[in-house]
Amino acid sequence: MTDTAGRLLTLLSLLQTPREWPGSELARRLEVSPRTIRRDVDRLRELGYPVEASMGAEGGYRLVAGTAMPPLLLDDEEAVAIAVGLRTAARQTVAGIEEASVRAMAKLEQVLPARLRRRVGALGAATLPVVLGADGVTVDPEHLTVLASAIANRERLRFRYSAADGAESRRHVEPLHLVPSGRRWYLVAFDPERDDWRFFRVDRMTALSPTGARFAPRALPADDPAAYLAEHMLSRAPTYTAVATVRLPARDVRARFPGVDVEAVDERTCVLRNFTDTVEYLAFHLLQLGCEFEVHEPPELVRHLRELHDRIGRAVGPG
Amino acid sequence: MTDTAGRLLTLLSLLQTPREWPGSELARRLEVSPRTIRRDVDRLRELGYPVEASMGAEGGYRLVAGTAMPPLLLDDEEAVAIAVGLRTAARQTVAGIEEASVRAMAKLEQVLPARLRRRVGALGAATLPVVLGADGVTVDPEHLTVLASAIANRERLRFRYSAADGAESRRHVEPLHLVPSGRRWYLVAFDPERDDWRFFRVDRMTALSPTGARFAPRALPADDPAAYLAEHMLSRAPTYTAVATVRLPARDVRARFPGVDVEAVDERTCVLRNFTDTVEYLAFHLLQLGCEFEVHEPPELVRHLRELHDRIGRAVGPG
DNA sequence: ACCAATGCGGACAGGTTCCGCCCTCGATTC
DNA sequence: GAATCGAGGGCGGAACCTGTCCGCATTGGT
Repeated sequence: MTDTAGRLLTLLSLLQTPREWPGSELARRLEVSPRTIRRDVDRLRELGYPVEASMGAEGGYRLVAGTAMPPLLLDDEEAVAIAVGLRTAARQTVAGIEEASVRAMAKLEQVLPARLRRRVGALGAATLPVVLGADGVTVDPEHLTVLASAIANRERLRFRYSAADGAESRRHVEPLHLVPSGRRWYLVAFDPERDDWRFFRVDRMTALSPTGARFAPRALPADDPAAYLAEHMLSRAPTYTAVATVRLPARDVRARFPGVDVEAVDERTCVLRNFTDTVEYLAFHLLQLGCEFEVHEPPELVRHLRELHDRIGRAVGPG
Repeated sequence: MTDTAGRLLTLLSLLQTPREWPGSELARRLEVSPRTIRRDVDRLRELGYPVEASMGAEGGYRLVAGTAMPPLLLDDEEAVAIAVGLRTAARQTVAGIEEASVRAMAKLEQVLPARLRRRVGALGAATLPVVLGADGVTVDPEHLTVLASAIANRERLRFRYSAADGAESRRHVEPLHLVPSGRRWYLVAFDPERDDWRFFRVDRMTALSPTGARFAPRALPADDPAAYLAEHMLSRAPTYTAVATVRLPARDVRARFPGVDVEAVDERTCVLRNFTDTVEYLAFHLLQLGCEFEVHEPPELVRHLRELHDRIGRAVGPG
């Protein structure tokens, strides 16, 4: 049995290579008869993984897209590449798939062999984080996976927390949800010592340690954790909407910034409305266009650009 | 058999969730007796996937890191998250794992169900590419996967190419290698019409289509494709080394830019040597530090910063 | 037009394996 | 101490797997 099942997995991994495999070669590799290979292929098809076969000489088998994801069989390097990719993606927080990213990271971390984990750590450290926030704080992807595990496993969690006012405290809570908000992450947890629900900014948590003790999850006094968070946050990060005139055809701007509100003024000019939580990010986008522009809103952005202007002036000296 | 193998896969997918599963629940879910679950767990262990069990009440099974990667069983959202992560990572070209990233992308794309592919496409488009090159060209991740497949499958490839001098041509080549070089990608291929090896910049290729026709791979007249490319490139993209003095402790700079050569001058100042292929990238890094700095080299960077200075000045008007 | 290489699938026989049901033992938590 | 959970041995009957036949369809090259 371990024989057959193992062989099926090996077969899947071979067929996932983007090439065609003749049955004879598969038989040689797996050390069974070609007839068994045909049967194995049938089995895979029965399991819902569509194996396509091309007839004739030069024919062979290969796995194609079906209706469900087959198990991914990765070699070491591919696994590292995926882990690094998820980390960088988690740092930038691609809208709409934050939770899924973290789940995938947690899943991968759980089974990633130690030697690969070291490589991921090294590569992740060597990668420049694109920090565009005023505070320059980024969430540690490692923390996210620890939190996701604790939540899924219903384990109590200890950590140290530095509140916004600088007060340090030790906490021992029952974590329930991880909520992304802009480029930040919040943990929604019940704090038994204070007998109430609390929110914690993940980047302010340190010395995380799941205690291993289980708890029965309590019901949140709201349906949607994100809505509950929004409702109870005393101070939310301010957001800005930039309004700027850009000397570039609207079409070009749309192509480079999908998702940004662009309104054409004439053939070569358009008005751009962008929305984010840091002026640094907005300034970066405008500069990145590489064309003349004019900022109307908000005053914070104008101030930030002036500061950049002056700083560059001091950096390169008088022209 | 499909029964047993399928059950093993389901079991693996359950155990990959970051939580513990009591055997009784697994038995209920998989509709077999607890004894069979124990045997299945043994089988997984025999296959090299370390399943850990905690004894006693509240006990259960869970998959832990072993020496080899187990097959990853992803739900739809996780698969999308990984695909998006790989795309963004491929665009930024994390040093050392470029090929592995592309391989993983090709593997995933090959089996990604159509409905998920659409979601990946939509999300990928909505994600702002961090374009920091002078030309603003980024490689289309889709192209990379097509090329990787064609290479692995030894399929001939048709495409249109815009050479550096602007000349358009149609090509029909035998692709052999994909070589990353800085943030660019090159295809090393044999061109039968010209009876010689050629290099193509991937971002200049359009209308890619694998023809399906096979070819017997020829031997490259060199051991290392990357070395061969470097040797034969007539015009390589120029690279720059920035030398700048930064008003920030060396320790802080190192923490934020691992991999960059930083030399402390005094407690609050350091000299930074950074190396890239575009001045835009260098300028961005320096500005991102958010502190006073002074640029010594190269003149191109100084020129670029002056231009930024003037452009910002025109954008926000006189202070 | 023919041949070679490939995939497809039925039948059969022998050996293997799997599954559920018993049982006991050890560890852990309440 | 009781309850819960994992570990593992043994048994019998049923199911399954594998290899070896076989003939057939499809494709590409000579």
